[in-house]
Amino acid sequence: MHLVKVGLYMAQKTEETKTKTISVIIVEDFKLTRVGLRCALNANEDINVVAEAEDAVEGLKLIEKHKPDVILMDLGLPGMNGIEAMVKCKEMMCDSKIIALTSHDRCEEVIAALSSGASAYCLKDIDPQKLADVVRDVSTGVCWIDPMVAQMTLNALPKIDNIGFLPNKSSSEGRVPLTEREFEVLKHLVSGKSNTEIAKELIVSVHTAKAHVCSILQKMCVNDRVQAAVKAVKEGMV
Amino acid sequence: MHLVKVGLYMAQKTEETKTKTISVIIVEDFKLTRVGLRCALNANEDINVVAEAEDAVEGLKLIEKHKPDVILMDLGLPGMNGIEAMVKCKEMMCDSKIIALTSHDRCEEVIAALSSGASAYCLKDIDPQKLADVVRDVSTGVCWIDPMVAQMTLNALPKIDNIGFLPNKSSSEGRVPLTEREFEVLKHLVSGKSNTEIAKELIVSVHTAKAHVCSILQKMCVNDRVQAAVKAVKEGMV
DNA sequence: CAATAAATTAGACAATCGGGTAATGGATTA
DNA sequence: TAATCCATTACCCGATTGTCTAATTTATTG
Repeated sequence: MHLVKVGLYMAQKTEETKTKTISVIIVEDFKLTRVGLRCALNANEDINVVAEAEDAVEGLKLIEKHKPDVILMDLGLPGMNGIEAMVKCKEMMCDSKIIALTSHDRCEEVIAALSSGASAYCLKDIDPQKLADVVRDVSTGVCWIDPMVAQMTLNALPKIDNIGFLPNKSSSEGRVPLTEREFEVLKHLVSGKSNTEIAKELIVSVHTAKAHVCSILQKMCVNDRVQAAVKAVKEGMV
Repeated sequence: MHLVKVGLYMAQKTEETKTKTISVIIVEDFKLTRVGLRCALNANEDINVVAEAEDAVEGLKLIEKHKPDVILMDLGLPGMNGIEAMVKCKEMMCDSKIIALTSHDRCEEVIAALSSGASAYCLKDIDPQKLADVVRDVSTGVCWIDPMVAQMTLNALPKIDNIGFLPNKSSSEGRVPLTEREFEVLKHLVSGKSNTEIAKELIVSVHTAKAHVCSILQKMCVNDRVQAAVKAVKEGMV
C-alpha cells in the first residue's frame, strides 16, 4: 500500500515538475556545514549544488554568475551578513529563491530575513532530507517556515479586520494579465528606472518602453508609474 | 532511493511526534470538493480524515469533539466564513493546525487567514499529493504558503531595520530623518499623487510640494519619486 | 538675543512622462 | 486563410518632474 503510493508519487513527479534539476548555491562560512549541506542535497538527483561561497561578497558574485534556482543563505556570516546579502541580491534583480539558514530563532532575525527576500526559514537542525523537500518547494515559489519560528512569524503579520470580508467577490475576475515582456518592464519600473533606462536595459527603443509602460498602467488600472510600482510591491508581483 | 528517504523520515517522526496517524477534519461546503479532499488524503495511510462538515458551525462542533491534528478549512463558507471560524477555533483553545483552502488570491484574504490562525494557505488547484505533504508539514508546525500568494504574504511582514543587525555596523548612522511635513508629503507621494495634487491636499503651493519632494528624494538617497515610493513601502515607512 | 532649522513661496529650465494615433512583422488561434 | 494578440517603432503635444537659486516667516535651541 505504501509502496504503491510512493510509486505513484514519483511517477507523477517525473512527469510534471522534474523535467530539470534544481540548481543551488550555498553561502555558509563553516566549512563543515558547507560540506554537510552539499552532500545532503547532492544525494538527490533532482538537486545540483553548482557553487559554494564562504562569505557574502563571494556568494553574490557566484549568484550573479550562475543565477541559481535556489540560494541557501546562512545568516551569521562574517563581514556582510546574510540579510544584507539578500537585500543586495534583490537589488541586482535576482530571481533566485532564498532559503535563510540559521541556528538562531530570534524573532527580529526571522522577520528581518523573510521581509528582506527569503522565501523560507530553516533552523540548522533540520532533517537533511526534509531540507531537500524544502528546496524543491521553494524552487516553485512556496514560502516555508520552520515549526520553531512559524508561529512568531504569523503573529508578526498585520491583523486585518475581517469584517467586510466577502467570500462572494471573485478577485482575479476582470483582471487583465500582463504579458511576459510587460512584467520585465514592470520590474525595471519598480526599481525606479526611467523609460529611457528601461529601453536601454531591454535593448529596445524608448518608444517601445513607453508603449509597454502605457499598457501596464492600463492593465493595472492605475494612473501613473508610481501607483503601478507601489501596487506591484504591495501585491507581490515583483 | 525515495523509499529510503521516506523510511528515514518516518523513523525519525516515530520517535518524536508521529506515533499515530495524522487526524484531519475537512470543513468545506461543496460536496464534490469534500469528497475529493477526503479521497486524496485517505489514500495516504499516515493520514486519516476523521470527520467532515459543510459549514463552520458544524465544523466547530466536530473540531471540539475530535480535536484533530489538522483542519482543512475552506474560506468561502456560507454563513460564518472560514476566517471567523478560525478565530472561534483559537478562542476554544484548540491546538489543531489549520490549513486555509480557497480559490481566491486576494491579498487581504491571505493575510486575514494567516493572521487569524491558519498555518498554511493553499489554493484549491493544488496537487492532491502535494496537499498530503502539506498536511504532514503543517502537523509538525510548519508554515506553508502557496507560491501564488507567498510573495504578497512576505511583503506584508513589517520591515525591520536590518542595519544594526550585526555588531559591526552602527545602525541608523548617516541617515537624515524626514521632517513631519515631509512624511505627510511622502504618504501622498506613495499613494501616487502628483505634486499638484499633493499641494492641493496640504493647501500649499505647488512650489512647496516640489520643494518637499526634492528634499525627500535627497534624504532617502533616491533619484526619483518611484524609487522613493517603493523604498517607503518596502521599509514600511508608510 | 542670535543662530539654526523648517516651511513656505517664486521663477525658470531641461528632461521626462503619459496619452494619443498609426504602422509593421511575427506568432498563435479560430 | 483570416483574425487576433504581441512586440516594436515613430511622431506629436501638453503636463509633470527634478533641480537650481533666492527670499520670507516661524519656531526652536543655545
